[in-house]
This record gives sequence, C-alpha cells and structure tokens, in this order.
Amino acid sequence: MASLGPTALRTKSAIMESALRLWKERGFDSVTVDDITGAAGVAKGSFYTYFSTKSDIIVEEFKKIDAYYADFARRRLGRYATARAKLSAFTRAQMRYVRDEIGCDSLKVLYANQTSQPGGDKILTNGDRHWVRIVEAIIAEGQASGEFRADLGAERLAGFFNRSARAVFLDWCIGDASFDLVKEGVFFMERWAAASLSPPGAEEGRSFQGGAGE
Amino acid sequence: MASLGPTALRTKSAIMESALRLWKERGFDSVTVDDITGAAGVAKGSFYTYFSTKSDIIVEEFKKIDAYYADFARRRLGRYATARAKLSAFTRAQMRYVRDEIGCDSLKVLYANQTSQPGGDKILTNGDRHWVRIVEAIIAEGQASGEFRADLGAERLAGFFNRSARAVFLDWCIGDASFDLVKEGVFFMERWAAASLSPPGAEEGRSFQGGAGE
DNA sequence: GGAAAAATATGACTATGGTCAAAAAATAGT
DNA sequence: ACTATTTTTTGACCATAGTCATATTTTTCC
Repeated sequence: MASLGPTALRTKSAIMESALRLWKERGFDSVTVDDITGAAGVAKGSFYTYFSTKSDIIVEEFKKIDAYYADFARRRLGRYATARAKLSAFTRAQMRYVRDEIGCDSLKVLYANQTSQPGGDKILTNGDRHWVRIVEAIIAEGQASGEFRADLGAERLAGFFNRSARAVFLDWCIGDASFDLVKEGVFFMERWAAASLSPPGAEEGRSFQGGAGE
Repeated sequence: MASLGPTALRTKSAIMESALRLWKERGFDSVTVDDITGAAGVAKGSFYTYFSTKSDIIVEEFKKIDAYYADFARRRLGRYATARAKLSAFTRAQMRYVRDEIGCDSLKVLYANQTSQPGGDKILTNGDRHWVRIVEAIIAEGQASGEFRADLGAERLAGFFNRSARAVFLDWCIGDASFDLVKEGVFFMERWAAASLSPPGAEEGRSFQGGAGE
C-alpha cells in the first residue's frame, strides 16, 4: 500500500476517532463496525480500506506507546545513575502506561489479535520496536559497567527482559486486572526478571536500587 | 450444570472427536461449527449445549496436559538428584509436550480464547493446575536443601516460574513457531528464569545441571 | 478545461458464530 | 403401563465481521 493521500488520511482518522471514543464508552465487543463507520459518517467498506480487522485499530493505537517511551527515555532516563535504576524506572513507567493509558480491555484485544492473526503485524514481539531498543541500550550500558552479566549479548538479554514483561501483561489481562499491574509488575520484574541480570556471584543486585524516587 | 447422563456424554464425545479430527486435518479456522456437528451427526445447537464457544473444545483438550504432567512427575522425577535437575527435566518435558502434542495452532487458539473471554475458565493462570503444584513442590524441595533462594515463598516463586514459561509459549505462538520451542524454551527457562532461583551469592546455579540426560 | 488514470468510497452480500423456544427422548414416580 | 418431569436435541433464526464489484471522487497530464 502506498502512503495515504490527505483525503484518505482524514477518513482514516475519523474512523479511528469514532472507534476509540465508542470503545471507551461501551467496550470493544458492544460496538460494531457498523456503529463505528456510522458515527464516522462513512460506509462500512471504508473501514476495511484502512484496517484489515476490527481489532487492528487497537494495534495501531498501541504503536503510540513507542512515542511515549522514546520521550521517556530522552527526558527522564538521564536522572538515574546506574543501569539498574534506569531499568527500574523504565519498567515502572511502562507498567503505569499500560495500566492507565491502555487499560485491561484494550490489552486483551491486543493480545487476542496477536494470537489469532496468521500473518499480521507482530507488534508485541517485534524486535524493532522502540522499547526493545531502549531496554537493549540500558542493558548494554550495564554490561559495560560490570553491573550486568555479559555471558549473553545485550540483544538477547533485552529480548528475555521484554518477554518477561509481556508475561505480566498477559497474566494481568487474562485475570481481568485482578492485581495491580504496577505493583505486581514492578515486583516481578525486579525480584524475578532483573535478578537474572546480575553477574555470577554478585551479592547486591537481587533488586533494583533507585536514583530519583517517585 | 449437573453432571452429564450417559446419552449426553456420548454426544459430547462425538462432537469433541469430530472437532479434533477435522481441526487436525484442516485447521481451526477453516472448520466451521456446522462442519463439526455435521460430521458428528448432531444438530448445531448441540454443540452449544456442551461448549460455550468454538474454542472451548481446545481448552478442554488442553486440560489433559495435567494428566501427562502428573504421570511425568510420578514416574520420572525420582531419577534426578537435585531440585534444579528436576526443574530442568520438567521444563524440557513441558516444552516437548506443547510443541509435539499441542502444537502452535492449538496454542494460538488457546491463548486467544483466554484473552477474549470475559469470565471463563482461566486455565492458563489458574494456580490450582497440576503443573503449578509440581513446580511448587520442586521449588519447595530446593528451598529446603538450600539450592534455591528462600526470601520468597515457594508458591510465589512457582508462580513466577510458570509465568515465565507462559511467556515463551506466547512468543512461540505469536511468531508462528518461528523458533524451536524446546531449544529456546529450555534455554530461556534455564539461563534466565531459573537463574533467579539461586540464593544470593551462589556461584553455581546460573544453569541447570543434569541428572539422567536425554 | 477535459480526458485518462489512480485513489477512495460505497453498500449489498456472504459466511459463520452463537441463541433460543419448541420438540423429542429419556427417566422417575405411581 | 401411564403420566409427569427432567434431560437432551433440534434447526430456524439473528447479529456481525469481513468481501468485493461497482461507483464516485480526486489527481495527473496534455
């Protein structure tokens, strides 16, 4: 698909806006594609000109997380002295964002989308995503300073770290937000996942330690 | 729902058998509920007498994994001397089972099911499942012998361990089996997840070490 | 400005998962 | 054996995601 002209862009935005608004009001399942296109003032077929499934809009919305993370990395990561502290702060920001901005319902739709499409945009596991790069950079930094183990590459460790984060998200949405994502997520990532980053024999490093709090 | 009479049981089995056979032949999406009930010689409505959604059959099938694990724990776990070795063997068996007996397609359906049903049987995260208990027992044993950290309870650690396993499964099925589940799964669980089980300052323990091989 | 080409929009149509009131079969009670 | 009750079956029916050939609008180029 070539890039969209201005007309197309307006239509696509109208559809996205209607969809997100209606979903926020009534939930994903109780809003039909007809509702969305009706509210946007376009025909049903137009929906499928821009999105290949109903849930693809949520995937698209989810991509905005990248911008948030990039911004976070640029503006707030400098405050923290150690790689561990950076990783901790990033994790907390990530959990917050997912809990407060994305929410359990959308996350469910996203996960269901990713596990039912045969081809499709594997946004969750795609190694090119911003947040993967951020984590990778922090880990590489930690390896250089000796904070983290170096027997595996930063890319590999970042992959493992992000995989662990995905696991909490999954559990959170399967359980319909039955636990607090920030509390449990940070705990899990800190006491379990990040514990694996320590170099062999390191005595500290079983937990994050903070720079600036909050 | 009260327990099923013999007539109902026969119908339910017929439906399950048809469904599993057809899915194995043609895949989940290309087999309709009508196909299934047609092949089973019953009316469509009967399907929904016994299953609340199309994918519920796969959930039901997945429950059999418990029997496999229970058997494995009973018959093979005794061969291994350390808790680490037991955990390693169990993990390998689990990855094998999922790869060879369940398969990527069914796993996708299972994960999609678990992330789209609002209420429903949370078979993936349910702490009562057999495999959770097995892992918990091994970890408790490892804690008692000093092999594993004891700053968190066995139940909590087992939850974390199983959460990590779910993460590999998820990645595997999102990526359409783009990596070998046994190889990557064992590697991840050993070098990343189980690394977090070591008590602080333990020098070994960054990897499993075997008892009987295979 | 007009014709040709490309991009965008349309909505009737299809396929299929899921519902449900009514029918049929099995079971229990006498 | 007969009736009442419960269990099980049925298939027409509904809702909705997704398709696609056609129509309209916009752009391009002379």
